[in-house]
Amino acid sequence: MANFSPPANVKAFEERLLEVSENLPKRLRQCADYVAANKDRIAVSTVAEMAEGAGVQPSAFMRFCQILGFSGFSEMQRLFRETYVGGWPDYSTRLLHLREKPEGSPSALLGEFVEAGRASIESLLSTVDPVALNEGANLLVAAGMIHIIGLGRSFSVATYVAYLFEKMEVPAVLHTSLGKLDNRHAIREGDALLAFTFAPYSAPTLELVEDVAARKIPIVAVTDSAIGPLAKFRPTTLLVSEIDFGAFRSPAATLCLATALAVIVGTAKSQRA
Amino acid sequence: MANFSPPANVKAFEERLLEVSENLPKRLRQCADYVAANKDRIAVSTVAEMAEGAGVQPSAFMRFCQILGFSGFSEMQRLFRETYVGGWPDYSTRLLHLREKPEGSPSALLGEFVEAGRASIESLLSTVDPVALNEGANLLVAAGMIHIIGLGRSFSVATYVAYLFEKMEVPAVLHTSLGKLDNRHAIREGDALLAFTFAPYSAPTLELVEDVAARKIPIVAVTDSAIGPLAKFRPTTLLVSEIDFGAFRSPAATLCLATALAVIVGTAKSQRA
DNA sequence: AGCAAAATAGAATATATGTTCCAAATCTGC
DNA sequence: GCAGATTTGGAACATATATTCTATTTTGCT
Repeated sequence: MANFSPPANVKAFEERLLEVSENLPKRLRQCADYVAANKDRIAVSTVAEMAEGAGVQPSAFMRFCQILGFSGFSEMQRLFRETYVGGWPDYSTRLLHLREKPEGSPSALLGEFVEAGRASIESLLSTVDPVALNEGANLLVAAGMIHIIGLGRSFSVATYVAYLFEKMEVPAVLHTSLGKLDNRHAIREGDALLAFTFAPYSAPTLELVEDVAARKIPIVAVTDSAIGPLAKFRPTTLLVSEIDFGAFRSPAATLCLATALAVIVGTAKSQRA
Repeated sequence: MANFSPPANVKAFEERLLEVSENLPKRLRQCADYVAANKDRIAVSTVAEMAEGAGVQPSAFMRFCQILGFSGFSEMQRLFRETYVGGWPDYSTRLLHLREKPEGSPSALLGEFVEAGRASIESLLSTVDPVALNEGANLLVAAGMIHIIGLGRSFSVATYVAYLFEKMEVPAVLHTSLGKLDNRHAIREGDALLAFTFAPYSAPTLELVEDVAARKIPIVAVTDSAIGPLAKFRPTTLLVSEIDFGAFRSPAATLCLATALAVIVGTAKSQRA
């Protein structure tokens, strides 16, 4: 009856839909029309809802799915749910895969990190709120001096941002707690703080943020959770979710975001001058 | 126990999440964290999937929904299903979209960096020689102490590798030339040097490599050219080509490679012990 | 118009999924 | 270190949802 291989992606799905919809009986054509106009609903609706939308019985919609090559509605829905959540479909299973054979060849391991990095970076586009990015950039552009903090895992990102600002001649200092000195009094009115912190959030960073927040100095936070310990200070928040690989994650996405932010600020500053 | 009016929109949901997440027991906090980082999944996942993602039992996730003010998961899911119909994070089209937007808008710029980062990372698989990766890893595993150097643009990567080695309890030191001190005599027989350097190659790094090479200490180099200034010392070379965007590049790919290398070495060392 | 084939509606059934409950484990204040 | 309160895991239960089946209607053909 139906073609036996179900479409593997949305593109194939659309082709099949087009190909099939030429000569279809009345009710099934209604299904095709409704689906074509409401592809985005497939992921979040039940058969009953789709059928009602198309003005047919659930059973008719069912047959429609089968004609498209799926075993049923569930299989069709799975396709859309997976593409909806984007680049990282069941990453946890792959992770398990590695745990089972920790002696994977080095290049296989590299491959895993490549995959994790790629997915993390792509997810930036959905986790970073464009409005917040804009706002954060403006705060930093307006600042007399940008103070950068990031310790532990975030230290490398902080150093890179400091490097970029220096190259672009943007006044910025990197706060390290080298020698347990925190130069919190170097942060003055008119400055801004750019903080990087991820779980487990390092205490000195949190303390500095708290201190600075109390003085009403603007804070831009790059972090991994909207409800993390920074949240109560209501900073401008840029969210990153790094995909971990085993216990490890490379801060590739964070770095990517940080670079973009630095360049945005740098070019804006130079245009103001 | 729970607030009785369920959040009516995503904004209210986020506020409630924040408000509630202050003092939450362990499992419920896991739920909060996972939800905060994966709001988009709520619409298309089952409780079981969400619970697994958060690393808790379905029943725990259930209670979490109720604490948020919903009658259960279904009611919470309904909120997201209704609001997310239409929005579709199809990354490739979204990227195109960003490109079309007026140039220089912050999120367009982020889009560019995302694209550059993704491409750089993917290219790793072809630029990094698996044999060299293996060899490099072996050299570092065999070393008594790993000395890490990377200055300027490479400093952030060097710090991250140092961080990872420390976490994995692998003996390693980061050479910073802080205060113009180069601790070259700390590098002794049986040790190895891991050097990161990219054009323009910083002088102190080259000097250190030269000194170390003369003493026949093994060197693993992560760099951008097989014929760069390091080539004459015949180190084990791992090649990275970062795609630049304008005058800027994020070292996302280098970081990815460095992380993979560190993890390979770390796991191999722990298995030997 | 009359017959065979295809299509459909609706009920019946199977399955997946959400939800609740309670005993066991853990935490907290004394 | 104990008693009470809180939190948790897992199984039992309820419900929603997908899927199939069959009698009935519609369609297409001669």
